[in-house]
Amino acid sequence: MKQYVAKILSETIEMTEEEILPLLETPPNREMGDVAFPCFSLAKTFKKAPQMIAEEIAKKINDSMITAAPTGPYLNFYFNRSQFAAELVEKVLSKGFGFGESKVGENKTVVVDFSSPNIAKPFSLPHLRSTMIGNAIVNLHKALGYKTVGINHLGDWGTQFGKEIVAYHKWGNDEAIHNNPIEELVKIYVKFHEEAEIHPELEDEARLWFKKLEDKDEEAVRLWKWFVEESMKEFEKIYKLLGVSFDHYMGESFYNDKMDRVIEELESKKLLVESEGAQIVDLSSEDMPPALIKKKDGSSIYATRDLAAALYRKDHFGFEKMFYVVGNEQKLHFQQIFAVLNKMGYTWAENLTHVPFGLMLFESKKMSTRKGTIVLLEEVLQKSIEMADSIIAEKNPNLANREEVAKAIGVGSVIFNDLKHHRLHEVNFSWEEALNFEGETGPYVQYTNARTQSLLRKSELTEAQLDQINGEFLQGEASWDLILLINQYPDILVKAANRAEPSIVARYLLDLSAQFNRFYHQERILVDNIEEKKSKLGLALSTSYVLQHGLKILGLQAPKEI
RNA sequence: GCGCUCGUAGCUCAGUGGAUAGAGCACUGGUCUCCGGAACCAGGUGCGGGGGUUCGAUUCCCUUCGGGCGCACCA
Repeated sequence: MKQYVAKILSETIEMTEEEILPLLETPPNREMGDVAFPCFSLAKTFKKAPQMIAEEIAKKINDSMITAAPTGPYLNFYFNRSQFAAELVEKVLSKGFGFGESKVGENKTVVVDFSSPNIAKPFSLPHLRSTMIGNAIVNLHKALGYKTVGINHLGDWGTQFGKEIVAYHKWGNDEAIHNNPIEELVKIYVKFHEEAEIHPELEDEARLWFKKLEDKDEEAVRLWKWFVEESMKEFEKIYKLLGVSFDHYMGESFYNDKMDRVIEELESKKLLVESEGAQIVDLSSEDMPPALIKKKDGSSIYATRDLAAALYRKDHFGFEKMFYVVGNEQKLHFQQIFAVLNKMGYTWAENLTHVPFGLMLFESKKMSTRKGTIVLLEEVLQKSIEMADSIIAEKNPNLANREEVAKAIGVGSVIFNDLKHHRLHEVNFSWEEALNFEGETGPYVQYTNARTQSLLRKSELTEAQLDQINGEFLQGEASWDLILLINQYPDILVKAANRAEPSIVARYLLDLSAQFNRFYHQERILVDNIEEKKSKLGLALSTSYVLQHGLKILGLQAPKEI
């Protein structure tokens, strides 16, 4: 719409389309038109009051699609609703699920590093954030034509395994661990931290065991493998439930044999210096604390692995951009990594983006594995699914594939509840909110979509029969607002991808659902007049395409009946 | 102490240079012979405080107060 106005304007005033486009706005309400051109900035160059300018331009415009009306300092444009509505609905129906997608990313690869849970730790609620934000970023880029590579950078290496091994030797019980791996491993891990407060020498013992692990000590490697195996079984269950998959599982241990190369390179580039017995890269020129590369006992640290990972991925995937979906508390760490790569001479370091997100709190408090104050994601999902099931039992007891739908709704509710928040904000998890399926929720969007599908079923018309859309029937305020929203969808996807911000899509879907429901209540859709019915149904189906596409981007399912 | 981040309605949050700042929850009332009530409609003294830039600031800059996070051998 703005593009159209910019084109018309460029023909009447001495500005190019490119200059006009960013100035155009959407008026605060419908009476003021569909697109507005503020004349303040022209006042200076023309040495005239903006009101005058608006009036003068208005007189010069003559177009069939739009009419221009000066309103004070603004020049407001009104579109021919009938024509615009019919064109849009026809376009959406012909493109189907392709509406909103584009090819701007063609032949470009984007790597997304996300989820990355820690082995031997529970898949807790906070991991949902990285997992679903990352998944959405992958989907957004796919929709824009990019080739995407999703990588799960598992936390399967590091001193924590030294701690786990020590804890296992001291308090581990094989049988208990086999029966309930994660829970037992966490239990002894927590105990380790309690004991270490009184006996700090335990920390040294843990570091020693990690060193042994890096040196391929048989016992250490055996235990580590076992921990990884048991953890992965648990994680897979969760990913299956969430419907999330990865192109690669390449955890930290994957880079064990790729770190020497990094260290050698740092040495040859004279970036590595010794400090307090450790090897570091000085970053004082960047106003940052130094990056620790090698600990004084010679074992590696995560910065080294992240450097090796970045180099490996650049070599193997030749990415255009890479996103790290990792909590905001690691911001400094990524700035350091990027700075080191930059010092190494890799100019592509500027294409690496840390996508930080806020903490997830439970009842306003931080969750901690060590303190045992975590909420398991699986528990939350199960409760939500049960809730969905009991609501279906009440409202639609004869639903055919009830179990499947309850899962789609229950899981969707939890995912949506997370993704609707701006990612940098802290999210305060509360049972009351998570188990509420009304208002600004995933189920509300899913319900709205099911409603559009229900209309289609009741109409006994097939999609192919929805031709000859007549815009005359789509001119009511509710219809027009709905059309304007649908029209925005392609821009929404671009904006969300550019900002790596899934909440933009989530918010949009809520707006779209609310607007559809207004339309649904204000106008009767399944009317006797066949032409009117087809036109309105076409609008409903267009809405449905966008809702389903958007939900899929966020990682939610869109059942046709719920 | 230094750095980053967040302060918007009772609560949870959108909006981020422009025309009267919006949703949801909760609360109250209403819609309901009609396409699914997980719905719709109606009800509001709110941009932490103070400066500045601008024709115009919730939005940008400075400062102050308050919450959160980070600041090398954890990830």
